[in-house]
Amino acid sequence: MGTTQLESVTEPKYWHLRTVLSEALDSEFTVGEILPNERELAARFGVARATLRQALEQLELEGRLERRRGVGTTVAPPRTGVAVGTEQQLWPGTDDDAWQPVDSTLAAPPAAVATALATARDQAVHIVRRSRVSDGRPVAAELLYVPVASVPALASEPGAATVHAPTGAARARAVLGELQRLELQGQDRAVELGSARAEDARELDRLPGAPVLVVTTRFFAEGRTAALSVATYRADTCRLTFGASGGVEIQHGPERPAS
Amino acid sequence: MGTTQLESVTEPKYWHLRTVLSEALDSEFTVGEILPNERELAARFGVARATLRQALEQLELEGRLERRRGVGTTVAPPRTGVAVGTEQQLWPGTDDDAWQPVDSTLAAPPAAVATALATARDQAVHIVRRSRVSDGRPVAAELLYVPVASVPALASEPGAATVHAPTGAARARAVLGELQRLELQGQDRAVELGSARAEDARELDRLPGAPVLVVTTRFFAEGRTAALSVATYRADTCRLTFGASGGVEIQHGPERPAS
DNA sequence: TAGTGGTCTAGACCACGGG
DNA sequence: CCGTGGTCTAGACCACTAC
Repeated sequence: MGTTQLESVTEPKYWHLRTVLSEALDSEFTVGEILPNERELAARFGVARATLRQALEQLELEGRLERRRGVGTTVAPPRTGVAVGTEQQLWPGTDDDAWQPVDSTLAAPPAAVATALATARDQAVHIVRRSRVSDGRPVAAELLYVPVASVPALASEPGAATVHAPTGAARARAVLGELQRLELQGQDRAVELGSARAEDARELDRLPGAPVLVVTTRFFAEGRTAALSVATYRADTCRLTFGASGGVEIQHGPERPAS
Repeated sequence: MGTTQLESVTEPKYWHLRTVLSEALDSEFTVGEILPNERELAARFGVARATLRQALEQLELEGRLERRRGVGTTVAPPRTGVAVGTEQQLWPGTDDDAWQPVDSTLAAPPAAVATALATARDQAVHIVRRSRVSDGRPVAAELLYVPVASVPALASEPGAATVHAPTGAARARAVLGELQRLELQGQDRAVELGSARAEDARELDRLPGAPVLVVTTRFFAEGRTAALSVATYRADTCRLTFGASGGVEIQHGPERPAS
């Protein structure tokens, strides 16, 4: 039978281009190789640059290409498998959980976070920033919101902690350390698509608005939400893996070429 | 200190537009309301339509807007929480797992799938199609690959099964039923960003290339990968939830407005 | 400074949905 | 049929990187 169906519908040019380029990438290019520049590619295919760019955008979204202003377009390596859901429920910061503490502040969280934590609107919480690196590249930025009630031992005044911890990273570690005193009763995770805010984009070495996978994790203890993590992963380079296996298989999972 | 930093860098017009529109959506519009058309909006903001569209694309990606050709642009409801990772490891098709069997064929799988299943290149496998509906809207399309070795009781000839099961859905159910005879030893999950193939796009009521969340699940039994599921979720409308809680909270999780 | 990708424009035409 | 969003064009200029 075959799903060939004879193209009764008009296929957009950029979509056809995407397919052609995708096949070319598979057969005629190697990882890291740089493509001809956009103006030349557009000319070669006889389309406007905007149209060519639409096709390139698709391929970048799919993790096939990497584009850098001032440099060029290169063939991207297969996506990195990034472990997210160690089935074993653990507090963030336990052992070496691939995250690197950056700093920590005490401030009022966004409204949506306050709601999730069931704290008062203007109640300040610890905001711990962490970053995650894989293969030498930054892959994720995290904001961890910890209500002061979850880490009562910490001095409320930032000054007190700062004395012993001049760098923000140490303060972040202090919050994470205190958190582990609580007994973790459970956690909850959600994944959705988002676009990188300016700050995250900078940290992830992308432009603002770049597609990201947002992983929201709620940590429960003492019968309430004791902490909330919002982690932002580069969607173009990451494949989030859950479960036991570290997850290195299936090169182009989503591509699944026509049967 | 405040991260205000005085805009030393030039902010793209479309990004600023996105922010302005986003705030307008929060304060001046209600879910389901239709926005002015693109030409008028562009004129109102004094930009070209292409620029305005760039902003709208961002907002659509974030699940704030829904655009339909021939109809208009409407304010989207908050994303639907879609449960994915019932911690309890179960075969697909168990009970009512929110998926609806569509049909089933016996054919050679894509190369990447054959690799993951460790079957020979041209070895045919059962390909079960299922779809998932939430709130009356299609949210996901799945292809489930089942090597014949995993369901030996099924006749290899499609004809035999067809006699008792004229509709494809029944054949799909037959494969799922046979699968449950195996003892499930474990499973493995990965989530990544992809773009909808033409076929998936049609089923999800989107255009080809629309952003989707691709969930790849491997089912292990008898010491090997006994089945492989590739599920394609609409990225604009879905929030994938893992863990015990069904997951209805945090309205605009990823948005987290500037602190 | 030269070359790259990123942004933006002003227009045209097309495909689709609903009266 | 009309109005909508989707596609496409041919240009211009900007921001960044590397030499």
